[in-house]
Amino acid sequence: MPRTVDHAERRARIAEALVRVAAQEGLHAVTMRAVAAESGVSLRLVQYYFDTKEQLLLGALRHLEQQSRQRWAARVAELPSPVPPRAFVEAFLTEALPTDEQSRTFHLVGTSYAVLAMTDPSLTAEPFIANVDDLQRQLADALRQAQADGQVAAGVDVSVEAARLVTLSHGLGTSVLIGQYDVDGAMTVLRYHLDTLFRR
Amino acid sequence: MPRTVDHAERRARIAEALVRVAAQEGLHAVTMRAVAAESGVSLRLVQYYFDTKEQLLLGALRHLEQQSRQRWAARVAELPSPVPPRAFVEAFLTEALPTDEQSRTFHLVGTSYAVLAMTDPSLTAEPFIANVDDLQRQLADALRQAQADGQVAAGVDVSVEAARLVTLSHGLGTSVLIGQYDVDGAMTVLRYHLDTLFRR
DNA sequence: GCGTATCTGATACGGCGGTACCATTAAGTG
DNA sequence: CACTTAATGGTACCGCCGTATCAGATACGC
Repeated sequence: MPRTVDHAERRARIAEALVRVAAQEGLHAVTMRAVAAESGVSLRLVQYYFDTKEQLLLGALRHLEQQSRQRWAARVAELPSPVPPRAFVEAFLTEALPTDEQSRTFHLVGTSYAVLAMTDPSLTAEPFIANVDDLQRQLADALRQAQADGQVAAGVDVSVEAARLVTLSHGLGTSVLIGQYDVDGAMTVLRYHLDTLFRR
Repeated sequence: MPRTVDHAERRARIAEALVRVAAQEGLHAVTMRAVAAESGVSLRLVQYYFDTKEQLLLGALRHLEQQSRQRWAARVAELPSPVPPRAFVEAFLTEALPTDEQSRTFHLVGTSYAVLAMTDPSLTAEPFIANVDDLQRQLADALRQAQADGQVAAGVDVSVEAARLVTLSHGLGTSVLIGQYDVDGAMTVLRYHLDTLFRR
């Protein structure tokens, strides 16, 4: 059996090509031929590694999620060992904004998939929700910690606050993508929000 | 010239059919034939009233915006004559959530267009931004009024607060669309946010 | 070495989507 | 009543897309 290249790596290559196409020309422009051309392989190869287009889309989505999670994990790993709650929250907020090209791609393609999932039943929204819920839990934990440290007022509802943080950062991310705000403008709003949360 | 039906009304009919298709099957499923079938006219007619597909999409978008603005204006008109600022803000927030079918359609199709505008240069994001900016200004005005009435603390930055309101409600709207929250859950977050804003 | 299973290439097929073309009807004008 | 112009119907054309098919190559077990 001529396993010249690693199967998984090839799939990853193709998935990334799809993401690149989707980021530049939109998810509607993602065609098997376009992905093949972008990844430098033949149409047949794309067919071989992902049997159908639906599989291709799902595979690329999973790849994107995994990459995004890895990036977030790396970001968290950079924080000091007893993680300072406010720094953690700030890291999340800046990470949630499309600052660099990769982040912009994550947001744009992720949003495209989310919109697709609103009408297409073959694309379950469940993974999105699970991902967001996980982040929200992490934020709530950090806020609880901050509350114990006295940096956040005792009365606040940490889970609702976490929901506000996630929703706000996500909304600002889309606004930046649309061009309503630049990154600085969005950061201003986020810092303002943080100031109302901490040290009250 | 057999002007049997009103030109503008026919265009509106077709535009609404497009919105219906987009809301049910996604913007990618919008095809001239599908719109023709949904509006009960022939393909040729769609071609006649909107020369090209791009024109059709643009026309439907304009129609959607106008309808949305009308709905908001009607909602505002229902308020007592010296508009109570908090009621105004609350009206905005509940209106921003996809509570009924029409509102859901507005959100879903609007978001689809916004995502499309991220990659397609023929669809300028400018109208979106202008619309949002306008709402944001209205909210800022209401907040300023509330500040004068003493319902809102003097120190707060009304324009940033307005930005937070818009972003938060929009983000919650999409979350409801995705299925992460139901309308009640989203309303809980909004009320929480309102309570931190007013009567501080 | 040879067969067999894995992998890759080229190409064909059916369908659908946007657009174009041609004809026909209906209303207004002289 | 002719005649022009707006409005409408039917349908054909061409391209692209997803998928299927057929053939060839490459490496490994025996």
